[in-house]
Amino acid sequence: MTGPVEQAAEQLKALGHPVRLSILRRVVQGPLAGTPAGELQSRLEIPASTLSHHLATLADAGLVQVAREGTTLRYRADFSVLRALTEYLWQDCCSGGAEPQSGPESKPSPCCRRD
Amino acid sequence: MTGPVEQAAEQLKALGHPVRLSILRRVVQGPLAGTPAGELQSRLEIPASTLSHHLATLADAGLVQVAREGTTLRYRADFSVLRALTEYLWQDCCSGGAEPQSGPESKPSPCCRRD
DNA sequence: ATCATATTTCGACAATCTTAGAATTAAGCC
DNA sequence: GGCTTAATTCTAAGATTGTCGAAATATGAT
Repeated sequence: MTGPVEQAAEQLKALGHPVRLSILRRVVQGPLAGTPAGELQSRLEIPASTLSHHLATLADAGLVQVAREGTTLRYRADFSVLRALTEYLWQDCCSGGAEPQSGPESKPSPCCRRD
Repeated sequence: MTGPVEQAAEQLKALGHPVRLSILRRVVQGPLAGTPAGELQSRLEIPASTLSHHLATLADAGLVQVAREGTTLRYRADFSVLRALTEYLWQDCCSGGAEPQSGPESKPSPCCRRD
């Protein structure tokens, strides 16, 4: 019974750690086929077990997917999930330029504007 | 000495809790002048002390600001921070819509399109 | 089958988070 | 001052998270 809020919260929580955010950045910028865990480890210079734990957190949240290729595991970003999360955040928490809610004064869309 | 990654991680972490995400949604959709803590409490139906703690977390992350008005405290969203965070997430973790995957459909960027 | 490599899982510990009742501060009013 | 309302801070407990060495698993090669 996890609604959209719970799901978004879980994904945001997964991103809410500097190491995991760094991992995701590397994975996102890496090849579409995925980045080997070992490469992430050597780049980020953290123990393999710690990295694995964080990767599992990201995978559990659905932000990354994993595929085996020989002895290595390649992690790749799930862009559709990331996009959906960003869109949700945008729509729901930045008002996305959407409906002004009940209230005397409601300036529309304070967020999207870059002025 | 917190870099951009650490700052984004802190903000994402603050959002990574269903109650806090719900709080922010209400605040965002509420009046620009801010929503009284008491109103949030009655709507979300959580103890005042718990709410206050979560509000402090959001405020510490810079996502909301607070101003006193008589005996009530009004919390309002800091849209510039929210916008910066969303944009960071979009740019850094969703590749900013670049590198369209060799997939079937590539939706138009869901967030603040810069095209 | 043995070995080497890549990575995860186990186990344990400290640190942080979440929750909420009780006590406290802050502001306005009589 | 005393009283009421609004909200925070204090305090404490239980739960979760973060870390990483050690052990285990998986794959491929000799």
